[in-house]
Formats: sequence, structure tokens, C-alpha cells
Amino acid sequence: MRLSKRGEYGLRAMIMMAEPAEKKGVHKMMQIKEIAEREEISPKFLEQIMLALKNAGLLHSKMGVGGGYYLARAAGEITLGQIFRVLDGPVAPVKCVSQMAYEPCGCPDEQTCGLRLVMGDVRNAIADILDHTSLKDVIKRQGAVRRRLGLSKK
Amino acid sequence: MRLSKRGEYGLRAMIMMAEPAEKKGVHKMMQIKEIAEREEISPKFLEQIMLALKNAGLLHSKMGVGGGYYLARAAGEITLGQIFRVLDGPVAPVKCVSQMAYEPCGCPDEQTCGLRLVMGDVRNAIADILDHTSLKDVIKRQGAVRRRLGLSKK
DNA sequence: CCTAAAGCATACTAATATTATAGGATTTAT
DNA sequence: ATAAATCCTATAATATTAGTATGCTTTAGG
Repeated sequence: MRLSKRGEYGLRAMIMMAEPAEKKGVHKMMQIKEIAEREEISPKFLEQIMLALKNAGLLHSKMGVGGGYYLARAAGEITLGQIFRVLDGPVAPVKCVSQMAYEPCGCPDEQTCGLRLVMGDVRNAIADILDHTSLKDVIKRQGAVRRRLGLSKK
Repeated sequence: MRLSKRGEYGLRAMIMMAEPAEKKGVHKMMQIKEIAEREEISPKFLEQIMLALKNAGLLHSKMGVGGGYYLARAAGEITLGQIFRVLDGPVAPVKCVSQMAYEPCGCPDEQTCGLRLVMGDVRNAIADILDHTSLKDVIKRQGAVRRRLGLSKK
């Protein structure tokens, strides 16, 4: 049940972009170089990830000097589930309970397969969280923790 | 977020063993050969899986002619979470929210990392399901579905 | 218009993990 | 003694992951 590095980096990048997007407007741009430095990850690897997010319609970009990426929609309108699926594929632990990529998984009787029933619950539990958590929610939550710890960013 | 074949086969085998265990007593034995045939999986692969479950204390075995495996405890006392962890490792999507295998995951500030907070929720949601679903629960649920569909096993 | 800075796109590689397969050792009922 | 079963470990084949490399395209600014 692991999140790939690809997914992790992509989610981190999107969360990082959401903060300025909320404060300074959605069109506030960020560059790969900057994000990669702050997260200490390979800029080239991140480039691929950002490109995938862009081609999936979650990011927009501007080419050329002074270019960069910005969120395609308000931070409240982009969920972690959307990002996750672009980078790591379906949320479901087994294909036979996947909404976005169903395939039979070879149990003798799928309808009454106990494992499938439970894994369906797991899928729903994960999807419930990821699909109902927007980038804005994450930012708010980070802020709440900071305040609670008295680290309130100055 | 995928369940490995190892995990899938192991969970299926344990669920399959739980039914006779409930009906005929925990010591009802089953052999690898039989399980592998019914699930249409490689007996040799299953052998490794069963051995792991045995070494983890979830199964007991009897060697030699007429031997086989049986549940180490009543079906109500073995959870899917226990089985899953033996075969697929920690439930957590990222190591920094793992209960059984914590490791820092390299965010600048772990305490206030938004991704970590959400992934913690995901971990808990998955663990809640798997740790509170016993083999007996699965059997009961399968039975309920069968009855509802009028397939009540005769 | 030239150049440098940025994204775009794809191919490739190295490392790791997964899914088995193989082969023998050990135990036990008959 | 034999055959049937588990035990145990090594190995192979394949797939996935994570990261590199290379060149192309677009654009701001001198």
C-alpha cells in the first residue's frame, strides 16, 4: 500500500504551489528549479511529474524565460485524489474494485468474494479521504498545526 | 496503493481455511495442493506464502503424509491486518506515518507536513478496516451476500 | 535577431521489487 | 521403505520504479 516517489513528489509540489496560489492568486507561477531545490529532489525527475500533471489538466504553464507552472484551478478545486490518480494510477488495492480501471481479478465468484468486499471498503475509505481533501484543505490544516504549535509563520 | 499477488493469495487462502475452521473446528487441516487448485495459483508460490504465515504464527502445520495447515487461532481471532502485514508489510502509504516501521520521509518539517497529515488519515482508515475485520467477519459477510442473492450454499 | 531560460517530449538505464520456479531436506503415516 | 506432505533457500524471469540524458520548442530581453 505504498505511495510512489513520483506520487509523493507530485503531491508535495502541488501542495507547495497551493500556498502562494491562495495568497497571491492562482496565476502565481513557480519554477521547477525552485520547487526541486526546496524539496531536495531531482529537477529532471520533477520535470516529468509536472509535465504529467500539466497534461492531465491540473497545472498550466508558461514557456520561455520567466515561465513556470501555476495551478489550473483554485486550490479548493483540486483534490489530492485527482493528483494521486494522475501519478500513481487507481486508488483501489485490487483491480476488481477499481472505479477508474476495473478488471476481473480471477476469483471464482466475484459477487460473493469476501476479499473483494473488504477491499472495496478499503478503496472507498481511501478515495473518501483523497477525493474530499483539496489542496486548500491541506494548506489550512498545515496552518492550524503551526498555530497550535506556536510556530505561526511570520 | 496495490495489494500484491502474494498478499492476495495469502488472504484468499486464509479466508478459504476459515470456513471449515468455523464449521468443523480450528484443527481442520487443508493442504497446499487443495488450496492452490481451488484458487488456480502456483502451488510452489503458495507454499512460500503459507510458510511465511506459519512462521508468523498465524498458521500451524503438520508435516508428513496426511499433513497440512490449520489456523493457529479461531477465525474470529485472526484479522486481515495481521495477514496483510506478514505478506505485504506495513499498511502505511509513507513510512513517516507507519506504526510498525516508522522512518522519517525527508520533508523539511515532519510535524507540519500537510501530506504527512493526510497520509496519516489514510493509514488509519486502512488499518481501521483491516485490523477490525477478522476471518470470521469475512465468512459471515460472504454468507450474507449469498443469502441475499438466493445462492445460499446447500 | 540572438541568446539564455524556461518548459516539452521521449528514450534510455540502473536499481529494486515482484512473481514465481527449482531442488533438495525433513518429517511422518502406512 | 516409501510416498506424501511440509520446510527452506537459491535462483530466474519479469515488471516497476526512480532517475538520467538528450534534444526540441517557446519566449523575454538585450
